[in-house]
Amino acid sequence: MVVDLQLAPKQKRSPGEPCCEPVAYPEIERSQAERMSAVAKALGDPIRMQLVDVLRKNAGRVCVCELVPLFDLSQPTISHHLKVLREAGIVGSEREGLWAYYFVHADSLDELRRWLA
Amino acid sequence: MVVDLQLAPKQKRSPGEPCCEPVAYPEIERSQAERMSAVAKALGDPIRMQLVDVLRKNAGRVCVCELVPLFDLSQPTISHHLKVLREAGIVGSEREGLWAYYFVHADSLDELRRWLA
DNA sequence: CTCTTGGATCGATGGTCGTCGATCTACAAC
DNA sequence: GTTGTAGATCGACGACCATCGATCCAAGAG
Repeated sequence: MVVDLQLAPKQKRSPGEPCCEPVAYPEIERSQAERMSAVAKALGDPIRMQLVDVLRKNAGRVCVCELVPLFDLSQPTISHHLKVLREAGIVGSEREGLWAYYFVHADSLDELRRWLA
Repeated sequence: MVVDLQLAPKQKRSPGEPCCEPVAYPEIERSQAERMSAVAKALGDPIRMQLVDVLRKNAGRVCVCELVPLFDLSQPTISHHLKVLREAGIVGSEREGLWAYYFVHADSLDELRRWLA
């Protein structure tokens, strides 16, 4: 992912014939694409998708100890997926004694939602 | 991704104290999570995000020869990204003589959009 | 026919990802 | 103190991914 994402058209039509109408893009902002694709990437795993769904359906926060047994995966793996979601800004966590609780950051999905609408 | 995605809770609370209210999930359908995460995964790359955005903003179809010069990437790489989008069902393509045109499959994003809403 | 051009495909390469067992860190109970 | 437990982190392994140059395949043009 070390690519220079310049979006300016680089060359006009080749010598050939008109393949297309003189379509009129430049388009989306590159930084917006990067933010939204980062969120989409975090959601791009079925386990993480289900984790977010559980957290969303349980409006409050949910204890990790309730999350782990929902899947046929080891505890470190679930912890890893939660970390990915946390680093994407989709969820947040708070510790409380022995337990850790996760919750969805409500606004984290807004930009993607708007783009999809 | 060779994981058994059973969502039935596997064990009840451990001997300890109540960490959480007796929360009430099972949740989302596993097959739905797999479909939606597949779409999200395809969108989880900034190049593909921008490709879809261009195609969406240009309601009709767009020639590949217009797509390639928008990015600082080789033609095979763009072709690869378009293939990923095609296999995710997000875009379709039609050849016409020398040129190939891509367009967004309108309904492909519906399920994800609804889940996000 | 040959030449050229738009795109797809192939093969290789370096990087990233999902998974696990083992370990570590807090904290709570005894 | 010691023991037990919830969760995060580490290290390793195999699988997958983004990228490129080279090649291949059609289809027009001459």
